[in-house]
Amino acid sequence: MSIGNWTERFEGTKALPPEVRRRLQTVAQARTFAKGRQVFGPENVPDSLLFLVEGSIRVSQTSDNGREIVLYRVEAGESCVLTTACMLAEEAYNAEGVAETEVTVVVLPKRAFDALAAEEPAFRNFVFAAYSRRLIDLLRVIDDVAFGRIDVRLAERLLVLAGGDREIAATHAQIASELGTAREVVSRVLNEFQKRGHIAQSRGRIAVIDKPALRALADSA
Amino acid sequence: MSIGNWTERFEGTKALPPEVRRRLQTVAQARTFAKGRQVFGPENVPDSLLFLVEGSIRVSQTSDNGREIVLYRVEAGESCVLTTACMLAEEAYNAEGVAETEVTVVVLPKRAFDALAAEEPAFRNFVFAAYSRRLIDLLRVIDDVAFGRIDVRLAERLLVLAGGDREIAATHAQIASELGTAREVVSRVLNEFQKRGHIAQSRGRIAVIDKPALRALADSA
DNA sequence: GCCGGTCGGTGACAATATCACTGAAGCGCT
DNA sequence: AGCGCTTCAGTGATATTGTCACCGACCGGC
Repeated sequence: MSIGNWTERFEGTKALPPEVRRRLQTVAQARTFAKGRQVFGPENVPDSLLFLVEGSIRVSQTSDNGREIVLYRVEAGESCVLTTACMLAEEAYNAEGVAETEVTVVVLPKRAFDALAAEEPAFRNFVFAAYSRRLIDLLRVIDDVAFGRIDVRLAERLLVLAGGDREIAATHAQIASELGTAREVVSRVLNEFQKRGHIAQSRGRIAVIDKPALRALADSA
Repeated sequence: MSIGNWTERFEGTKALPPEVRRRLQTVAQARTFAKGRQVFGPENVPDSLLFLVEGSIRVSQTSDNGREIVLYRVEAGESCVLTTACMLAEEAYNAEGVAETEVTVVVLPKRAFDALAAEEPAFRNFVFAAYSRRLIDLLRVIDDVAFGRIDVRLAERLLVLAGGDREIAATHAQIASELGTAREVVSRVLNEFQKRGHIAQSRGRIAVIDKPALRALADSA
């Protein structure tokens, strides 16, 4: 697939002068990742800013004892600032980004990133806004984990995972790692949901039957 | 107190040309806050970047049901990017910064911030690094809250709060809001620590007796 | 001294996490 | 089809943490 004029797709680049964008197209490299592949991680820090052209990246953190929690998702048209953050701060971290679908990214080398940040206010704003959005996302995660009830969080997450569809293809264990909790907890709460008729389950898949009910539960926080 | 050449104090400004720094001194306004005053909050978003010249700011988040958790502290020489983050992202948030000591800040208006970010690579790096550090801080908070044991976290926090001293002036309720937990939990664990001889307590104050023991506990995660 | 507010202690109970184990479902193989 | 392997989900027991209700001790101002 040709990613041709990817600069069209980003708030931070589409307003740039044509000549700057042409330059970008030459310095930035496109890469693709198959579904399930790691896009970045502790052992695998890219040089600089990632632009996600196509697909979705799940960014999660793993604790020392192996439990995992999903921090946020990077969708097409967004950039992933966590990689640059980890590059700048030398501190240890253990976040990783995994391609949830087939993924196409554009990697902007640090030098080009610096130049662009210096010259183009629109680009600068884009980057700062991206940082800000992630900071806010993380605040939300903290609030949920520290103070949220697990059934409320699960209901909310089911709706997100379902999106417009009715079915979710995910194991209980995967959902548990979305929320940073244990599989057994998810199993028990899902059974509760099933008893109440909100969902139906089969191995590895969940059918959302009563979205309004889940929505009501999710909003009751 | 005169804050005179505050530009000396920050990594992002001390390397700037003298003439730029002189300009900064004229456009940036110094403000002081008494201990306990709110420096920023949901109702009180500053125009732009805050530089903390003197003192310490505790940044915390409050949940809908009134519980609180400390996200991190801004120390002298650092900047507080959360304010700019909140300014850029219109989303609702509920973080606030409270002066833990008497505090002197320099407020850099957005216009000057933009100009400086455009012209000075050193300043830009400083700002990006500040963002990165906070992102990493928040990752740590998430890890602790989601996966950490409360006794371990409390031991660690006691050591931080004690610093070089032996005594901590804080109520159980205050410590609970540091960790995002309930007062009763802190009371019980502190009593446990006392029984083991790690600390001694009196109303509103805690004496850290056996730092090595607490350190061992804190590191046993 | 008394009063009123803050601080800390406690027991009962609820919610969540952990552990150990079980059986069921799918999948490849012959 | 039948067999064995692996993954997935269900369950009870127990530990940890959070919630609720209440109480007495302490401390300040008067």
